[in-house]
Amino acid sequence: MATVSRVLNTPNKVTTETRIRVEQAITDLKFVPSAAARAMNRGNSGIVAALLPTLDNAIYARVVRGLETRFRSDGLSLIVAQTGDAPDVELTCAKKMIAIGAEALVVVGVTHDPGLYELIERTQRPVVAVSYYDESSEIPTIGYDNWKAASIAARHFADLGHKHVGGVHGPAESNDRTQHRLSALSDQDFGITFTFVEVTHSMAGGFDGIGRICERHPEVTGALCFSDIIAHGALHRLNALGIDIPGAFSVMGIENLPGSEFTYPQLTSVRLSVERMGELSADAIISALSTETPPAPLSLPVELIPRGSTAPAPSDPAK
Amino acid sequence: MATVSRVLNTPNKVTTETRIRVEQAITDLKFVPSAAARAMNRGNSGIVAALLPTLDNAIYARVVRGLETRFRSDGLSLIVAQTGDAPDVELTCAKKMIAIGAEALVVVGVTHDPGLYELIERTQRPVVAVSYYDESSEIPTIGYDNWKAASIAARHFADLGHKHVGGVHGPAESNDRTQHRLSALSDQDFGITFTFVEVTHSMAGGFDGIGRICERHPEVTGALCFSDIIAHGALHRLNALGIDIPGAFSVMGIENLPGSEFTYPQLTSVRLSVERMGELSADAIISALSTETPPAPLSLPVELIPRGSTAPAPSDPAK
DNA sequence: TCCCGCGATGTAACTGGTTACACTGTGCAT
DNA sequence: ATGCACAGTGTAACCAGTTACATCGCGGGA
Repeated sequence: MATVSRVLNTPNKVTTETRIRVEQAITDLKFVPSAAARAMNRGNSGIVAALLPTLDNAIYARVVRGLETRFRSDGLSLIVAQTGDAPDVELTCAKKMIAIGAEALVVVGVTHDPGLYELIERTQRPVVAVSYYDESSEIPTIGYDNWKAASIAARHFADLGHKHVGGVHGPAESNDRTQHRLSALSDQDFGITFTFVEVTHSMAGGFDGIGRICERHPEVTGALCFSDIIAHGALHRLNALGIDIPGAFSVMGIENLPGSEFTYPQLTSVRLSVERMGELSADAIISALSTETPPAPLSLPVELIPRGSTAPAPSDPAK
Repeated sequence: MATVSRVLNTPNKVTTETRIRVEQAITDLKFVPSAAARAMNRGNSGIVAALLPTLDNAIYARVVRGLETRFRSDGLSLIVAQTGDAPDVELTCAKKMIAIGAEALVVVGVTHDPGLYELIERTQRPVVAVSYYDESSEIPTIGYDNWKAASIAARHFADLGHKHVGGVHGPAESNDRTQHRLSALSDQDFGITFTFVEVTHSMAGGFDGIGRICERHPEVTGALCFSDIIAHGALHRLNALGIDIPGAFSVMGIENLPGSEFTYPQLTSVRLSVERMGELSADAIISALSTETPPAPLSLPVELIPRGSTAPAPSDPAK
């Protein structure tokens, strides 16, 4: 038994002959070591959990990609759960993840069930909140400043002389990222009148939202879509309506999806280094697990990526 | 100790008074039960692993969505790993997943390292291969018939009178799904001359691929994109080039992404029910785990979804 | 009043690896 | 030739729960 363990873990401490004998026995008996037993005396499971609203949204798929890549190279594995942006579901998932042996947690944003904060406090697991940056938050955040991202986008429209802009955003309830972006637009004076519509976070949402805006608000000369995928839907709809982008109507997104460079016209967006966020979060958790100190908050840059879908507001608002 | 265990697992076997006392102690001492110890005598970890080429690709993100949703409602958790379509990486990941305690595996396609087949045989874990259907495969497949999907798409072009069609596909190496689709087009006679270009699986790929085809093969009147995201890129490029879709050029995809209903023009595609595939795979694994019998192969329907991006070939091939 | 039965709780064996420790045997130095 | 160090292997304790079994105390029936 001890020798078997040695063969599997420290093969150089065993004679070649006995090692071969043991390996033969292992294959003959189809011996599969119990992960639970190993985890038990090692004291660590090597599992980290990510609690995400959904995987439908490319942004979270990209985060997972970044997380998993980094964790894998460090020998950790990633468990994913979808919470649907529902704090109670998230709490339930978090409890299960910890019951399963998750050593650390990745959550999205800082709006959570109070029970989640208690759970984190009680179990003393390192936690990182992504997609949000607030250095004063109770749990360390590694993300971009949503307020700033929205501000940059609004400033871009203002600089181009737009006075009436549509804001097409995803569900705001229980979503502090969206709320933060919304407040950036209402709290500041950009010299722009915003018309907001809430849609599903999808191309369908953008398609639908832009349609509603164009129909009811002919004075609007541009659409600030809170995410690129919504902007993609908007672009398609406007193309279908035969509206000249950016001549007659400007569109921009926030996120800068890799595909946004290949739309027609190419989409102006605000870059949110999402994969990098995933990687940095993974790094932060890895170091938190080894040093036993909580991760440090980290702010990622947000940057305007001007492309062909935005232009100065048409001088004559004759639609 | 035993009483603590009872409080946590069978609270009704304990007096209310002692239960409250124990619960108080648990919170006071910040007691967190060891997942490993529990897993050890329970004998099961409640973890299933999914080995996917990447999460960048919406199709796998959708599969994960389907899997996770179903597993969660059954108390199982999903570990994900990205293999980059590299069989050796996949094998390494699979070993680690099993070492971590994965009770079952979900893989993509049937082209794997021989070592993976050995591992599966040796460890006797239920396995399902998705995105592929071949009832004679060594491991049970739950997926769509890629050959048929490509054939339906080609038949659609043939029915519309196209004689020269571009085939824009993702990487074919180590990707039996792409290979299967390619062979469907070369093995049968649709009365169509295909011009294939291999691109990255992305909007950029479609954008680039369609550009190369239009430049070098002016006789081509349509593009069969092997996945919708590639088709989206192609649509944008053709819109940018001012080419009339579907009047002068037809485009279709395979997958039928939710967003494909909202492109301009709306994308003709072949529906592959990907979420359903994820759910059914999860169901199959759940039942395999409880009945101890290997999952049964399952073929999912593929169906032409004709929309606005395809039309009869222009009578005069004057580009 | 005594005994039986039952529910609540404590005890200890068990899960399956890991590893400290004990033990055996070989090779080298004295 | 004897002693010692050291490499290789076996033994047993240990990780932290679960659960079968033993024990205890109480209430009801004879």
